[in-house]
Amino acid sequence: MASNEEFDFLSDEENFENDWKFDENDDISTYINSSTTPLSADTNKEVVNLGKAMTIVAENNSNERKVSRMDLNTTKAGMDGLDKDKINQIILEASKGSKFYENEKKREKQVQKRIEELQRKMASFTNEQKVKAKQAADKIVQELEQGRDLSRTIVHVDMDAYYAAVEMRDDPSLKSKPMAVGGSAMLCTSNYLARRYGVRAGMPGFIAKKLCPNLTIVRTNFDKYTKISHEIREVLAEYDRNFLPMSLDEAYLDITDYLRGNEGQNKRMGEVKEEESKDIEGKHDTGKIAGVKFESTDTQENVCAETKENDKTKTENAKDAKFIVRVKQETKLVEVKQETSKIEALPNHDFEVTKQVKVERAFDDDVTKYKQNEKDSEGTHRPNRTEAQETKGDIELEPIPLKAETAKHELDENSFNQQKGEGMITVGQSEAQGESDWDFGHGSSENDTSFLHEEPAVAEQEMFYNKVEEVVKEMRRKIEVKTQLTASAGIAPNMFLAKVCSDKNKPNGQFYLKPERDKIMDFVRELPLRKAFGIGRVSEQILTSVLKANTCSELYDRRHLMQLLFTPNACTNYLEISLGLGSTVVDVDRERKSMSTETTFKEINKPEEHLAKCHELCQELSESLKAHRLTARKIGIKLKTINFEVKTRVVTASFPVQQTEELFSHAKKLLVNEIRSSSPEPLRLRLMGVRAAELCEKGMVNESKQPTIISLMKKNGSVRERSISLNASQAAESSKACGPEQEVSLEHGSMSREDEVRHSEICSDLTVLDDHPSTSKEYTNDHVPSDQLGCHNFHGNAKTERSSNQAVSREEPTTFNCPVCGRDLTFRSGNALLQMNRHVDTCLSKQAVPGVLKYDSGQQTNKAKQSSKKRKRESSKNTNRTVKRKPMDRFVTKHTK
DNA sequence: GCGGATCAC
DNA sequence: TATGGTGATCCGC
Ligand SMILES: Nc1ccn([C@H]2C[C@H](O)[C@@H](COP(=O)(O)OP(=O)(O)OP(=O)(O)O)O2)c(=O)n1
Ligand SMILES: [Mg+2]
Repeated sequence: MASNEEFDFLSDEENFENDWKFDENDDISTYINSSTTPLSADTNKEVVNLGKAMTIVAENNSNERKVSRMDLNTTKAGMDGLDKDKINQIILEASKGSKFYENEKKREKQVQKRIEELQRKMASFTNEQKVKAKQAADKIVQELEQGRDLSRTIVHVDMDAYYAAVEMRDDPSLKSKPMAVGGSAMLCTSNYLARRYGVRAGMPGFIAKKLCPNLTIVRTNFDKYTKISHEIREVLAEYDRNFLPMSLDEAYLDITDYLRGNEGQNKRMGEVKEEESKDIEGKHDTGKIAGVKFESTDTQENVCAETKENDKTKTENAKDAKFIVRVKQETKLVEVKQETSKIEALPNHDFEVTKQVKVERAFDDDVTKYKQNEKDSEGTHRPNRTEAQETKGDIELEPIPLKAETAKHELDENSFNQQKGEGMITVGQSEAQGESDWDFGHGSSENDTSFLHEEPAVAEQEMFYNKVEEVVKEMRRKIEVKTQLTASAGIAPNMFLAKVCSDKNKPNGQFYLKPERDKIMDFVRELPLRKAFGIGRVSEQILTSVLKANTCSELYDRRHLMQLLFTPNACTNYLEISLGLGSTVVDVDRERKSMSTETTFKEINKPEEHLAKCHELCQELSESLKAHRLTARKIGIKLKTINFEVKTRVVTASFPVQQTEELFSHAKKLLVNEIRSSSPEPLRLRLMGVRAAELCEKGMVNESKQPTIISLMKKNGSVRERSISLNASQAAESSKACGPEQEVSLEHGSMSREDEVRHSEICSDLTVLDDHPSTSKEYTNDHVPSDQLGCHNFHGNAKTERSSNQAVSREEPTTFNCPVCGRDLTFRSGNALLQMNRHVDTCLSKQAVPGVLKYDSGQQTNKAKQSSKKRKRESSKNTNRTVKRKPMDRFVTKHTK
């Protein structure tokens, strides 16, 4: 069996290989959209109707394997029915040959390799392994089901084409044209007319222009977006003062109290509102906005990046302007039925499932929540269900046919659908013996104030549902009246679903996925995995080509393979997605874990310039740190070569730092190490970044002085144990191409505070700030011959001049400008470069001293690793609600003037 | 703990 | 004229 599958699969591969080679003559020009016609499928029937083979040919007509990661994502709202092939062809043509493209090809190859490894691995699984994996997966499913919480109503509000909408509002003439916001290098977003051409966020403007020649590109006006965002937030605050904004146009709200009764609610709202306003005001005053860093350089294109300080704590989804509202419903009793399903590896791929009612419990408010938790644990240990018959080991497996088509039916019927019966939750007390599993749908949920048995429950439920819809409509309407901008909303029992729902009726619409398990399962059944938060380009490709899963139900049906292929974390995440489960807790604030600044520029390949840029970044970062009263124990740099290869390096300082020079002293070492590593080739960069991590919430450090051992950690008070970590399914190829490091490392953390400071002072003085003659000249020297690109790192600094290239290898005296100490050094003999490196080493380690002042970083410590266990459940644990959050903080942005 | 990779927005 | 910025998580080593 296995062999058959393998055979089939291989054959497909071969066919594909054969196809993508011929027809290189295809005339590309036919693919260029020179007209103003949108690239919708129906207007290009000829292309669309081409046979599959033809399509493949077109995609590969460049005689190279298709680079699928460069394809347009049409998963976005407003992009249905586009002629993908044609659009992708244009994108490909515009990109081919660029360094960016070459790098994408390289990355695609790595992914492909990873996929092949997984496929190999999968082919080696034995039946026994699969059977066991199935059991393990089912056990997890059972636990997840037990934790399913339908008692919350989460609303996800998403502003429509936000930036574009704002621009159109302020210039109505744009409404009738396809337009986008951003610059010719990168677009932030586009209006819906432009989307008909395939133009979307994240696409370079010049390519968008090829897709849509008439595209109007408007530059961003973040101040406007921010201001309007505040107006929107004022409306949101009326429904939930604890709403959680995720970006300028996205946030989560909890309107439980609002729905519950207007009175108490109103009161609270009043208070809240004030607080919120203040908050907003404050942030606003700081002048920082969601992350955009607009380089106002004339030549520089504005790029959009909305997030700078978005703490992004939430793991739940967050797409655009969405607000999630959690509605507590007056739930009564809930019963959970569980079923155990065993898969028997039957020849026909059928799985046998046995159902069993396992647990019964009630939800309600927080109290019930706890109960639920208890049950969870119980459930976990309750594997008794083993009684279910185990597999009949006889079979031969592969219950999972690789051909999705044929298998789909059976699997759907036998597996995915069946799970419907698993762990269902019903409201009301009906009861239920094992059978009711299947029809449980009837009384779902919450809302009803009715208690058991109440017939009127249904009517009340309807009323509740209507109320929810109306409330959300009202909220959207208020936003529109106030801002003249439309918003879309998704309402569901958890964040994951709410997000998907908000996209459903996207432009100016809303969708309510009611808190009933069967409805959720129906909703999720055909849901493309790519729509799930955390599943992006790569994950989708892996799931598609390895597991042959495109939808949630297909993913569920391959849960046994998942167990064998991916990490436990990833599996749990995938299972949750496939079951339509997600976080129901809007846990708000997680403290920020890092702060960084990075920028792209025209190639920089000379050490002095590298350092100057680095210093600049450190200065920026220092300002941000100060603005937030933070210090960092970990300092890192990020480098991206002109070939788009990215490198990151970090060091842990012996004490937290904040000042520019302190940051720079660490960053510089890392940078110099890299420069030396690439030597004798110059380090040719297109981007540089500096990052601060292991942050300490300290008051401003006295310029230069003692960081008193401040016990910043009052952290105890607020137990934030929650934080859900969303996606766990990202696998990493991991380090692999770490070139031959040159062991230059400096002993990190061995420097005493005094030494580090002194060191930094010295270095900074000499290298950047200072007017040191020899160096200052360097920095002001703008016109560096481009022919120097091929020179060595530490090229002679003009003293002896000459082509620095040769200078290094020559015997004649050569002068270098040491990037560390800033001094000019002349070497006469032998290998000047070697000597220079030696000098740099000495220079770098010179100040290192064993003594250390330890600052207990205690505080931050672990907060990260929350086991997946703790995640989700523990929902509302009350605390949350009262805990003060600082949601606005995540929107504070770096606003470079 | 580090560095690469992936993802969101 | 030529593909962004910020923050986070996961995983293999
Ligand atoms: N690669 C990306 C994608 C998005 N964003 C930012 C800019 C967008 O304005 C914002 C929201 O992203 P969406 O994809 O949700 O786009 P819109 O809100 O503009 O459109 P819509 O929600 O109608 O689909 O996030 C970004 O900076 N970089
Ligand atoms: Mg949006």
